Amino acid sequence: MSDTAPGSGTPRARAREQTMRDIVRIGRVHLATDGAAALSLRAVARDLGVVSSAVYRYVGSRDELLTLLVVDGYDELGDAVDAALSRVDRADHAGRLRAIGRAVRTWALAEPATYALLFGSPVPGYRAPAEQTTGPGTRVIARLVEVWEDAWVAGAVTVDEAPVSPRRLSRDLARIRRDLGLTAPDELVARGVLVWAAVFGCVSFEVFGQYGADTFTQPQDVFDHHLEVLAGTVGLA
Amino acid sequence: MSDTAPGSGTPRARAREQTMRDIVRIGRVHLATDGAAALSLRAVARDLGVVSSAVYRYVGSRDELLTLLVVDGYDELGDAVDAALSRVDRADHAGRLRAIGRAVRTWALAEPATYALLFGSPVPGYRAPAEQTTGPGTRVIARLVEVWEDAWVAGAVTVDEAPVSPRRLSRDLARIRRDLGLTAPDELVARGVLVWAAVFGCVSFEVFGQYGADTFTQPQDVFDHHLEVLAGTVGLA
DNA sequence: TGTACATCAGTGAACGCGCGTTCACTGATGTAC
DNA sequence: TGTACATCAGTGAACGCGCGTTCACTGATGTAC
Repeated sequence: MSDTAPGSGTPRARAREQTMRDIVRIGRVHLATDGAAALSLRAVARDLGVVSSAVYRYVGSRDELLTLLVVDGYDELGDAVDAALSRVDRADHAGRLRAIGRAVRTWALAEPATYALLFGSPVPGYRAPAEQTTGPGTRVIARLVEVWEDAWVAGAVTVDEAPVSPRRLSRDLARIRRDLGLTAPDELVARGVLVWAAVFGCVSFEVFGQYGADTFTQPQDVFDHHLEVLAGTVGLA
Repeated sequence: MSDTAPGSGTPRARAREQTMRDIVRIGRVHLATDGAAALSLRAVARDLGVVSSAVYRYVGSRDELLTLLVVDGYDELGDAVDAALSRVDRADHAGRLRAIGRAVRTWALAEPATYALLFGSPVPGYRAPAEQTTGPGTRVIARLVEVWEDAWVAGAVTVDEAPVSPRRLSRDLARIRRDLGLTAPDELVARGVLVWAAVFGCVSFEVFGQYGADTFTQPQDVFDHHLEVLAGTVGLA
């Protein structure tokens, strides 16, 4: 008997896991240079030092490699957000919102190609399989919702605006609140969705180069300002 | 002498213009089915009913075709926004903001592939030439800025927040105000940038499918709600 | 501990495909006298 | 109005390239007795 779990700790299994990690790592490099649409199993095989057909031992198809990269990206982003949150007191709601926003931005700027895969144009002809990507893909919004809900429960949030008007929207929001077990009111949930979209909108503008190259000398300052305003939008003064 | 301008109205010149329009039209179809990265001059030639080398009489390279599509897209979006604005009184600032936002969203949902080309992931290996794309590419933000400035001049806007803090950001904002000839204060300009990014963030989330498929039964309602909140963000109650 | 068998990683050749771009060319359309 | 020449659209062949995926195979590593 070995000192590791049977099957998963055997040399062959460990070599396999290492190769899988190498494939994902190399895939990310190609994502950065060639983009998702041009991601090529043959190129990955070349960099792996292996004949092209050999990667089919590890990855069933090009689309499957894309899925691996999507999941890997969502998880890395989720980890970055979690790490940032671990350094902020749970009662500091505005601080937690700031931490999430900054972590997303920092990660996106460090990994623009993976960010583009997750939040940019859809890859033509590719549909991410929901079973594998939904979990990792909802980690950030889950953390954001946690912030609003915490703040609401703590009475630290004020939403004194008129309630959300269209009935169909209210019905959707009611379902969302039920599914997520939220006590925060409709208006707060709706504004939370806006803040979520707005944060990623700001990050996308910056990562994708929508601001002119010389418009802002210190984009971090712009983003921080926007985060403050967005915190106010959701009632966190 | 002919009844049209010499050179540009001659049958051959008109045929050439028609072919150019056909190329752009066909290019947009391929953009929608295959994506920008896979956009192929050969495929366009095929649909044009012409041998592949023939398109080089009209378009110097694949990248040049991409540029044509970028300019065409920005112009179509700009026209859509202008058309929407023409139906709203210039003094109705909140209404004009709403009109811009809705026009952007409507156009983006109708032309998701072109929207993705303009506001999604950058196309690997392609840089849009600034001389040709900057003009059309700034039409929407120019109209948004017009709304804030109009509202400010009319005294219809209240920005009672603390002024923008970091000095470098203030310097950038001062330059922007000077370049655009604005009298609106820093805080309003900064919030305007946020609203701009947020509107496109909301549209991108919807067009790129970041909201789950069944989360909102009536996405238009969500967007309209967000627009109202954003109008408040910029002082337009 | 040793042997027989099963599993698995990786090879190399092949399939059919599409791509951007160049080049010498033909024939039709336009223009200058 | 007629003719000679220039311009231009489109052809067809060719260049060298990369792609995803399948398949029969070799040889090494693991496992059961």
